[in-house]
Amino acid sequence: MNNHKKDCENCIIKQLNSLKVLGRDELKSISDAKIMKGFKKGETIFNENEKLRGVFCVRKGKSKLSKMSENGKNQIIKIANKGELLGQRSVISEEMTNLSATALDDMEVCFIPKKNIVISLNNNIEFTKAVLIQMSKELKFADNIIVNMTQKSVSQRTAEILLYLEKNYGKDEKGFLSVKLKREDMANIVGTAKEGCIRTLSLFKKNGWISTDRKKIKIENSIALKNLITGF
Amino acid sequence: MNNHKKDCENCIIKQLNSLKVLGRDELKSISDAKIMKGFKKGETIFNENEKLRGVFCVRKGKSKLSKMSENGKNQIIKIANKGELLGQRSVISEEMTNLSATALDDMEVCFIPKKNIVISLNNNIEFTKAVLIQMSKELKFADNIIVNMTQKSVSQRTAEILLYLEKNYGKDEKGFLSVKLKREDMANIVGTAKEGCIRTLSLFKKNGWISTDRKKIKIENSIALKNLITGF
DNA sequence: CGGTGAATTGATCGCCTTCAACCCTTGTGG
DNA sequence: CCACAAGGGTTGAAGGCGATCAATTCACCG
Repeated sequence: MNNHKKDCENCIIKQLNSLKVLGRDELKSISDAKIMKGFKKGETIFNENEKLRGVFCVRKGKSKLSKMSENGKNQIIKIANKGELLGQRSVISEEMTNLSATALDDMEVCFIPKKNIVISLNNNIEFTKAVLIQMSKELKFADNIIVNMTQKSVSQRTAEILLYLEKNYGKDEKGFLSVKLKREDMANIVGTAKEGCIRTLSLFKKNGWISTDRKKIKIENSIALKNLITGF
Repeated sequence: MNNHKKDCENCIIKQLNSLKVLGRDELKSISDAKIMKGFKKGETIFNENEKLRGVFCVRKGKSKLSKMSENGKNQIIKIANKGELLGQRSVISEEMTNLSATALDDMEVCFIPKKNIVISLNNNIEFTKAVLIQMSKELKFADNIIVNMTQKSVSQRTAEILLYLEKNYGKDEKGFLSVKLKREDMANIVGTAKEGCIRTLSLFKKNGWISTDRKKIKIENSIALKNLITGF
C-alpha cells in the first residue's frame, strides 16, 4: 500500500500535468515523500470542506469531482482522468476543499504532501506558471459549463456530455464510451433528475443516435447530436 | 485620454489586486506603458473570441463579464468591481477571450500591455503566485455558480444574487443596492428569462422582503431571503 | 432462486418560458 | 412646453419541459 521505490522522475504520468516542469531534485524529494494509495471503485478520496494535507496525482483510473448543494442533490463538476492532480486548488489557496472526489474505477493514486508542492510553488516559477495555466483552463471550462447549464435544454446538455465523454476519454475496441457512469452520475453531470436523463437517452436510442449494451453507451450519430446542441 | 503622468506605485487601486506584490521597477515600467481609458456605460471593453494585447485594471466603475450561448441568450458570469483585473485569464493562457466585458457604469480603466504582465509572470514568483491564488478563488466561485444554477429554483437564485450584490458591492446612503442593473441583466445573472426574474422580484416585494424605487432595489428582510435559499 | 440495487416507463403536477399587450419613464425635436 | 417615440418594466395567459412519485423490469450476486 505504501511507496515502494517507484521513482517520480521516470513516471510517465507526470508528463500529463504540471509536475513535468519540475527539476530532478524536486522530483527526488517528491519521490521520497509521496505515498502510493489504491482506491476501489466508489471509494472517497476526499470530501467537501476537508483540509487537505497534499495533492493527489492520479496514476490510474478516473474520479468524479462533485459538490453537494443545500438541498441534498449533488452536481458533478468534472471528471479527472489519469494524469490529473486532485486537490490543487485547495492546497494553493489554503482553503477547505470545495469539491469531493470519488473513484469511478479502481484507482491508483500518489499522495504528494503539501510541503513539497508549496516549496516548488515558492521557488520554481516554471512550476507556478504551469499550475496557473492549468487553472486558467479549468476556469474557462467552468465558465462554459455555467452557460450550458442555464441556457440549454436537458437533451442538448446530454448530447453535449456524450460527445465530450467520447472526445476526452475515448472509446473501447467496440466503440463504447470508455467512461462508465451510472445513470445517476450521468444525470448529476447533466444537472437533471435521473429519470429525465434516462428518458433523454432512451429518446436518443430510439432515434438511432446512440446504442447501448448493459450500462455501456455507443455514439452512432454524432452529427445528429451536434445538430441538436446548436438547435439545427 | 492617454496616460498623463499617473503613477502606478502610488495608485491605491493596485492594493486590491495582484499588482500589489510587484516591485518598484516593475510598477515603473507599467506606469510608463499603461494607457488610461474611459468607457461610458454600456460600452464594450472587449468581446468574446478576441485576442487581447493586455489586461485592464479597473480604477472606477463596474463591468459585467458575460458569455453568449449558441442560442443567442447570454449569461453574466461575474461582475468586476473597481480594483479587478480584466482579461487576465486570456493573457495568461494565450487564448482568445471566452467572455465579453461591458461597462455597467461610466468606467475608468488602465490598459496594461501583455508584455509587462508576461515579464512579471516569468520573473516575479510572488506575482505569479498572487495571480494563481486569485484565479483559484475565481474557480471556486465558478464551481459554486454551477451548483446553484442546476440545483436551485429561480427564486432561490434570485434571493442569493440579491444578498450577494448587497454583500459585495454595498448599498447607498438610503440602503439601495449600489449595483444598478437592468431587469434584463439581473435575469442574465440569475440565468432565467427577464419576465421570470421580474415576477420573482415582484413577489419578494409583495412579501415585504425587498422594496424598490425606480430601478433601485433595497433589501428589507435578508433573513427571509436566506431562509428561502436554504429551503427554510 | 430470491434479493438488492439500478434502469426504465407511466402519470401527474408545477415551475418557468414564451408571446402578447400595456404601462411608465425618459429624452428629443419641433 | 408639448408630443411622441423608444426602451424598459410589468402583468396575463397558454403551453411545455422537467421534477417527482410510483410501479415494473432488469442485471447481477450470493
